[in-house]
Amino acid sequence: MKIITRAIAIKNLKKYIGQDLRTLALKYGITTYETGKQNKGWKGLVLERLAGLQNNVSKAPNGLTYELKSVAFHKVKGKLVPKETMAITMINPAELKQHDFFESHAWAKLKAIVFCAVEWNGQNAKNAKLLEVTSLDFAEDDELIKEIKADYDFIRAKLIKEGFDALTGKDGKWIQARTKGTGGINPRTGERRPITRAFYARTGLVRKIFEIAS
DNA sequence: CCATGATCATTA
DNA sequence: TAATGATCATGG
Repeated sequence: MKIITRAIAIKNLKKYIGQDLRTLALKYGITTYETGKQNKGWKGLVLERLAGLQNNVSKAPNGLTYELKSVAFHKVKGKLVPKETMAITMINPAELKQHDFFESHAWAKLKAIVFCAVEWNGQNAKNAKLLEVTSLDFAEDDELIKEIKADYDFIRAKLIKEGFDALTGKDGKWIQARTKGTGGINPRTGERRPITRAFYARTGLVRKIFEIAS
């Protein structure tokens, strides 16, 4: 098990800029959508492989101290803009109540992040060209971080005051608490699965991060 | 079974 | 088109 530092991960990823991730997914044996099913996470899995990481799906930063993320971009009048939000991490209501922003998983992931811009070409994402790889370190006194912390605090206060069910994706200027979970019906019990949420970075934040990093 | 990867579907 | 909420395949 080799240790992949952030610098190495970036270096590894940069070799693949301009290439189609679908082709690479096939090479690594990662299911995309061609089995007739939809694996929405395949791009992320491919990128983790390309970076040299061994672990596929686990909690916490998938690297050593950094987090690898991909964001879908699409072109509007020749300009590249983030198309969608980006999942940061799951919300654990109990932890959210107890932890301050700088103790949270969200911050741990955000502060040392490696971004991969991936081109998005419509539904079913047949093409997925790797556009750019960049990394960013946040400082605790960045203006942006202060605002993000304010969002976190707002969501946290709402959770404490009104409960988990009161949370909504509308809250937050830079980050939001969107629903995220397995979804559907539990086949064993026939019950609806419980609603879970995760922190998401809004497109504006994604954009900002790219500005800062470049 | 559940968190993680992130996109898809729906509505305004 | 943008924003929110819902959903799916995967692997430990």
